[in-house]
Amino acid sequence: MTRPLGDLGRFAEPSLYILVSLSNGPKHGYAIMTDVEEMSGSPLGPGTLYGALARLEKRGLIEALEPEERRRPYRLTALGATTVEAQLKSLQGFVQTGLARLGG
Amino acid sequence: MTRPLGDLGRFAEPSLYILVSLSNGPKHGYAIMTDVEEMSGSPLGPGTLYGALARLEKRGLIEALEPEERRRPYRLTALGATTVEAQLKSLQGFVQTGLARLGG
DNA sequence: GGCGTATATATCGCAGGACGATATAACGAG
DNA sequence: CTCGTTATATCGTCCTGCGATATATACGCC
Repeated sequence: MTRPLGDLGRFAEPSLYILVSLSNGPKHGYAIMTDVEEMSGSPLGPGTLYGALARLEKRGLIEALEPEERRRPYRLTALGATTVEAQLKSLQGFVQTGLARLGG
Repeated sequence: MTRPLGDLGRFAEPSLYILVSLSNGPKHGYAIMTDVEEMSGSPLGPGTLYGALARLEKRGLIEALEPEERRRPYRLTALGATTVEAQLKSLQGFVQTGLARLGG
């Protein structure tokens, strides 16, 4: 491994990416996979996805909808929505602070 | 556990917080601890801090300076600086996408 | 019809990080 | 002299990331 640049360990916080992906509206697993991959640029494997999905549901941040054909869609809960928003705003402040420090 | 709000698992990417903290200029461990705690709002324990510090140094993102008294300061390397910047910009795009999705 | 690729979900297992707990020590305030 | 703060270091556990793997359907192509 040890990718050339822009790599901090192995974490890219998949859970948050998944939540943001669901902010758009309900999606099933595979759609989340491709969506996140587009957003982040790096692939999101099934191991990461379905693991995170199960955890997020267990914590009440997302909930499963009725399966359509072979698809099992998920939707953000109210708690999930507040959480994403809080996380993103916190992250926004952090990013601004960081960029300001680099610039100044 | 199960903190009230705004909590995704246990990860808040301490490494990135540490790198941003060092973007300001060199700091020793304890100063980073308090700085990150101020930035993020949640405490950064010594286990997390010194573990991450060792890893970051091993990866060449930070380097140790000469100890002053009891303090062991660290400084960003060139690679570290590029990495923070890349990470922050990537994060910025992600945050903007996310907030746009919440708003729209 | 057979084949590969895309869609779609699920599980296992290892590696590695997060983080609380704990230990140690010097220093200043009271 | 005792308590809280500053300061660093290590151990152990739990959890997460994530690649690998398995399974099944549908679609286009030759």
